[in-house]
Amino acid sequence: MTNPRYTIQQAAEQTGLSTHTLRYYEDVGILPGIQRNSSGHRYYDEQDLGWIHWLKMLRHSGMSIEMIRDFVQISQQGNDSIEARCQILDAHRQKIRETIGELEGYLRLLD
Amino acid sequence: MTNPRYTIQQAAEQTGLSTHTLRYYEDVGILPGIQRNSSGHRYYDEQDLGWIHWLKMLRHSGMSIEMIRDFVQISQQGNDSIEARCQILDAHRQKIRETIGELEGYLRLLD
DNA sequence: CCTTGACTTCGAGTGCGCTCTAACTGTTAC
DNA sequence: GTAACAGTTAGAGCGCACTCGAAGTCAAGG
Repeated sequence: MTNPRYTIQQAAEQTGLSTHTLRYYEDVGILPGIQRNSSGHRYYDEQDLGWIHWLKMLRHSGMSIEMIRDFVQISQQGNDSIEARCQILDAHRQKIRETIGELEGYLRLLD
Repeated sequence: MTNPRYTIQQAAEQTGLSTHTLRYYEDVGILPGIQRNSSGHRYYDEQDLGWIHWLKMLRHSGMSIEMIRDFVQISQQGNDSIEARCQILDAHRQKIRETIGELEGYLRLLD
């Protein structure tokens, strides 16, 4: 069974974030469940990297750290929270659509 | 000839910016040429309000204060600068288009 | 043993774009 | 004259999202 582990350095390379940012994301609660080895060093598995890519996407699309933190906290409350999670994502989708609409309006103005 | 003048308070109401922000925009050089009356108070004419609306649009669409300042400085260098101005606006349009593209990609991912 | 290097924490610093405060001035109404 | 009020400046403060630095720990290599 293939179960690769990555150091923070490697995780940084894989995801394009800095090690600083990876630790920061963990500190502020949007990157939970990162394991440690016997000497306290973090290691990241494929699932973690997957979530980090989602994180990048959410941040890049304008979701604030705070909103992501809410989402993460809700997600940790088991399957009952699926509806609430969907609501957050729906709201975010809606926000993105609005932003696209505004930007398209500005584009027309700029012509 | 109708040539209305507005106080900073009125300009703030007309444009939806705060008086603080209007002064700040002037300080950082993206809102030049605001006139003063005999006691040093600013007054804004229709042209100023027009530019403020453009400013709002440019900021809202992601142009940085610094880029707007460059644009303003170039604009003050007479008609020779029209090409340079167009270049900046074109670049900004292009950036908006890219942003829209990215956001649309994220929307698809979120489905 | 000692150096090297990657990691750790904690707290401070940075950059952007405002936003607010303090101290002051000038005009108007009473 | 004086109080109220709208304006002025310079500079400090804020919120966000990082970003960096100092000081320390730990494992491996020479």
